[in-house]
Amino acid sequence: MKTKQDTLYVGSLAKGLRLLRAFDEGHTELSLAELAQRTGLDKSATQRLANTLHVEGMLDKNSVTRRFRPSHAWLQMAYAYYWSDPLIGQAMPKLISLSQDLGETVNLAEISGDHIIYVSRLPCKRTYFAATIIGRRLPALSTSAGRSMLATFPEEERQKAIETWPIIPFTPSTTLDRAQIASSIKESARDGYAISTGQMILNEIGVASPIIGHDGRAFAAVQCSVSAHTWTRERIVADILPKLQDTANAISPAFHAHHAGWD
Amino acid sequence: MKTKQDTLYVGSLAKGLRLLRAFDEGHTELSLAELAQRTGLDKSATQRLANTLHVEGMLDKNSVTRRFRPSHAWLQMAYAYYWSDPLIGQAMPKLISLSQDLGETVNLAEISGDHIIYVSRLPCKRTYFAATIIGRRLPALSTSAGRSMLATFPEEERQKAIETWPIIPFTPSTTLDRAQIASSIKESARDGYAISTGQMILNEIGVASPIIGHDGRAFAAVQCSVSAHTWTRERIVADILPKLQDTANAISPAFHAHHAGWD
DNA sequence: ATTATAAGTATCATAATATGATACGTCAAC
DNA sequence: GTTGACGTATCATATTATGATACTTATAAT
Repeated sequence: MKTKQDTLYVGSLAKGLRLLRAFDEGHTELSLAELAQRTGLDKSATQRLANTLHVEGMLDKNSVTRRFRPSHAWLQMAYAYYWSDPLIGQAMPKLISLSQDLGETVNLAEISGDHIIYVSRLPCKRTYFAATIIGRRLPALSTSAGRSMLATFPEEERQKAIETWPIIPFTPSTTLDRAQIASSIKESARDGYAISTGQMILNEIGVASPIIGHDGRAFAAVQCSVSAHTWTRERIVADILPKLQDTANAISPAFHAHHAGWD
Repeated sequence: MKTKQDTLYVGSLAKGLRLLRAFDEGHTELSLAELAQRTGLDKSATQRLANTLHVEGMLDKNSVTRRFRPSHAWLQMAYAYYWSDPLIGQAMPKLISLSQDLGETVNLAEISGDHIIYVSRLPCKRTYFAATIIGRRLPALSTSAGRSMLATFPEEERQKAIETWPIIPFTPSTTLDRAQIASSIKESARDGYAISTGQMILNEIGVASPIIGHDGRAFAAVQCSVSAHTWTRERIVADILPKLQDTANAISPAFHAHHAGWD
């Protein structure tokens, strides 16, 4: 087995991380054999690595079924993340106010490669489970948050993203036509916000307003998800959007100092 | 250097995890040197491990300051955790209803060794930052959630916990006297809920109602934090507690099937 | 009941891989 | 201009991870 860049790359650590990544929404509890299969590591390696992760408190082990599960340590990592991300501390109180004010679900999303990731979620209504938990990554092109951010990027970069970033048909109404997405983003660049309908789940409307960094590029967005059964595009623009934008604009200025050089 | 249990323990992986754990609320961004210092690993090892974590996307690196930060992957781990914990899916919609109903901050806490950990938080009011984010661990004896859970434990075990579990004076009014805590827990065992005041932060009152597992032991609690400026103990018991208990009781039954053998 | 299959656990000789000492480059402070 | 602190790169050595093998349980099939 060849190493990636030899001497300053520790293979065993990387393999251990493979085990951690084997757990996701479809794989919540894994046996040793499943773990081996999913990681492509052999039985012995899996055994040792899983045991190490267990001993170190990263994996819980059911003593009767012998299966592994993410431990509470996985939540502590989110805790550490929150402190390390300067945006969160700035945004949180404002997001709380906003969600109370609107009475609708408010999210904070950041750009993460060609995806967006929800870093904070304040659910106000019953929704599907995945919409209530943080850390969810979605293709940027299919989300209002992603489009609102992309709209602030330099023309060339934006073009490239629209052409190459991934799109996954989550619902029958997910927009697969990139030209259509391009025009949606163009609108967003003009208006300063983005609205999307039924991209991730049917009858869901998302509105997003970008949070702009020191260089004029958005790196995050405040987003609001509402039901198409109770809201129309017009009422969203009239009732939700102004407050949403106020919030996003109130967060942005704090970052003309911060931020620089993070990849 | 001796190994912990030799052949099924991978030292390099454990060391890598040490690096991850070096990040916390007081250490949000670490240089190579700081990382080495905090982990006790030498310069070379730190270099290699940090580089591996960077390459594998677990650490972001600021190309100008050369410092490391937790990456978005840390949030994805929370995402995976949420799916794997069967409690969350059951509890989330009920917690949302409760927080909307009460208009006050609602938390879901689980027992984690001698601490409690907040696994879900629905902030409704502005509070201090740490109270808004998940993954926070607090000494069980000093929290309403911890006490309400402990109250459901068998006498002997409860006794032992009260004598040995850690207490940290977070505020001047944190109860340090274990006898006092014992009587608080005794009350809780009688009443089925726990109230604490000013344990973690001044002028904060916490109420908690336990979520009981198949064996009669609580493993989680629904908790509500309110300000002592606007609430009295009496009004909490009258207005908040009933709904809190309803919620906790509605969640419990779902677990008389689940759960068994997890350490 | 008996056998077969699969999964978890434990051991061990081998060599591959992590180790940390060393040296070089860069930047800031003095 | 010198010093020191820090990040980076290289390399010979042996420590440490490897994976084949065998043992032990559990579950399913005959």
